[in-house]
Amino acid sequence: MSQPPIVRVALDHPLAELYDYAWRGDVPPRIGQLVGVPFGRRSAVGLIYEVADTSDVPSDRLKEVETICEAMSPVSQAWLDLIAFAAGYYHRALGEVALPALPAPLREPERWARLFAREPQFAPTPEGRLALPDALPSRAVALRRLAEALLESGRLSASAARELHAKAVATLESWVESGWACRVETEALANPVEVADVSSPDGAAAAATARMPAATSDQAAALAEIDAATGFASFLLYGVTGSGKTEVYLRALERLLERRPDAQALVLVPEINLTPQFERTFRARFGHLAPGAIVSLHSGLAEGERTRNWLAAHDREARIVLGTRLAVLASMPALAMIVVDEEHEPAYKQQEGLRYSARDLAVWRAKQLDIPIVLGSATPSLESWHQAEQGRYQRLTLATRAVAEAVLPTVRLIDQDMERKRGIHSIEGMSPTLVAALRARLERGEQSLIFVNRRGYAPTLACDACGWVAGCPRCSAYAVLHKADRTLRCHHCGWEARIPRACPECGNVDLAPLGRGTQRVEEAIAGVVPGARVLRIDADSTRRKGSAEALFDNVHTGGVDILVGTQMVAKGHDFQRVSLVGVLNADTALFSHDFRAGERLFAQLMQVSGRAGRAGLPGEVMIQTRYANHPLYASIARHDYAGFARAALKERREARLPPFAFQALLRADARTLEAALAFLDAAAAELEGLPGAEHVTRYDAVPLTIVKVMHVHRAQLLLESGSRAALQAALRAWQPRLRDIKGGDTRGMIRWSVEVDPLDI
DNA sequence: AGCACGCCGACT
DNA sequence: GTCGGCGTGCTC
Repeated sequence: MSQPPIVRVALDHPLAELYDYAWRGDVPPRIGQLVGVPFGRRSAVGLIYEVADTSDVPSDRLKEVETICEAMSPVSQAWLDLIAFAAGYYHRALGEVALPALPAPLREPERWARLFAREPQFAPTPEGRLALPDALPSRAVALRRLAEALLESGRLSASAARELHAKAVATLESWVESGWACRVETEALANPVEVADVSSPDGAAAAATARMPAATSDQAAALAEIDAATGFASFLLYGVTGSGKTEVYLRALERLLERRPDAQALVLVPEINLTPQFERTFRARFGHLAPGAIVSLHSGLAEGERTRNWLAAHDREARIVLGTRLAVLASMPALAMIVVDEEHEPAYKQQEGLRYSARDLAVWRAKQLDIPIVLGSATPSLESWHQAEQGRYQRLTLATRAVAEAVLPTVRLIDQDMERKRGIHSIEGMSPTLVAALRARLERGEQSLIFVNRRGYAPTLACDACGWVAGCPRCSAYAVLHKADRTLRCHHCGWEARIPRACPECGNVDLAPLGRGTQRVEEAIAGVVPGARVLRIDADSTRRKGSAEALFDNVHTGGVDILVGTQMVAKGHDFQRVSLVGVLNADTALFSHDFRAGERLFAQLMQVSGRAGRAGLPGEVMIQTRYANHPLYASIARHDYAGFARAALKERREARLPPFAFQALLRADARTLEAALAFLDAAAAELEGLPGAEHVTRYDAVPLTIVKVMHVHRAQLLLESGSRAALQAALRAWQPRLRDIKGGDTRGMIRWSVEVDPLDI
């Protein structure tokens, strides 16, 4: 007992789960504490997972804990267990999951002291927010930087200000004098107060929602079920666009927070940047809570704000955390309900590093904490729908649109095959039927939306004479033609070059764009529908921060007749005056080798269809296709998700695909494709005889569709099993053997990673 | 994963 | 003569 205790610490390091350190503090160590430790020649940050009396590591090699983080109270055992589950399930070391889940300043011991300090803080006033951007002369660079820092984070500590400019504090004091800023003497880590902008249409919409519309009977029934839940319950809230899912979340949360003044709730959204209305609605509706009771967590936040918000959740000050997938790993000691909006969205799957599914982890977390979770969608993932069919999730259906006058749009398939046979020719890729419909809307003063699944001018540039096609020199992908800035660009690595004047192979100067992207469609429409004000919204036109908002505002205020965009336009925004939605190029997804392509296409089409006819205008959706008889389109035309799901699940069952089987991928990156494939073959051989492996099907190692990115060749090996446990057991035993594969044909640098439940294969 | 140490080509 | 390429090995 007189021996100093040993703490077992998780570090962001793949080799060992826990590293032992001696503890020589005056106070006993606490599990969940964040500590700074020496590691090799450097120092590292770790989380205490266990406290023990002895260690297997010889005592002369044990090092001591250097620093203890006072800014963060220890995380709960439940949080440590959540991390341990995720680490085990996705086959990473504890610390590789735990530490990246913390905001960056907590991972840097030098910054701990500052985080903890309670020092004067400055916040902008609403007047300051309006006045400051224009009040300063442009040559006053230091002042402008100070103003930007203040406005951007909403909070600025005196010491942070001093770093920008020696006399910054005096300047801030003068702004307090002029009413542009105020001193905030409260806790340094408290959350800034959001200023609601009621002058914008979104603000007005949020204010209107705040008045609480009467619940439909479907909503009331759903709420009653959620209210009645005691302990763990998984609800699949199934309702078309406009059926009022958000209203159900809001009321369920309201009741929970009223009933239990100490409780916290987590609300996940796929992409917060695309759903500002959602956030505003929440802030308006829960405006009566203390300032700082609603915090958001997503990667777009400035570091300081993200840290403040994370700690507010951890310290129970935040009652509602509204965030993207990364928020599923937030520490919330009083978590009592989880909502996952648009649960089918692929954005919930992290696509790099730890490839977790935030939706799946949310369900696990609800089960762990014995609390209800609500998964909402108009087009649930087939995984969730299947769970509901099996009775493991309770399905709550919102059948009617909440806005009384809004009706489902009529969906019309434009059979391009038929049109061609009748000698009707497309104009710039658009059927005359669609063009006529666009012109008619323009005459009636209604808006139209054209959905194109590709950005850029054309997917690539080609030479008619010799068949040369523009490709990326670093990747095995087409170079996309961007006419606006006269470049060829690779959408996989960012490579960019000027459009060549002639074919580099044969010198032919007649290079022609191949296929159609948003820019080309935008250009074509301007020519085909004279007088229309056309606006394009895609990742290129909204690159600058905040520009998406400005473009959307332009649509809301009627400054646009025809909107051309990628999926981006389908998410989160209600366009009150759009009465026609046209869909181009949908067919490509029908025959994809990705078995989930159909599911994604269905969800996308349902979502864009939902953009049509929301405010009393009868909406119409036109889908151009060469496969008008495809059952997927028939389901879309009937707005029949259930029918689509039934057919799709039947196919999945027969093909033994998810959700009837479980999958994992081994991915390998190497300098040559041969090396990557050789590594995977060796890995497949290692699987032989491992526990669970007899129930695991392994497929051949194959190159990825885009086999080369940035000169790195990529290949993968698919594993599949009817038993999740068998697959997990095999993966666990496989891991150390993968590390040992070396030499032979695999020499050269190989990077590999295991992905559980991959979304794209 | 980092970040050291450790042996072979083109440069101030 | 060095600076620097990335191959191999270690981290409680």
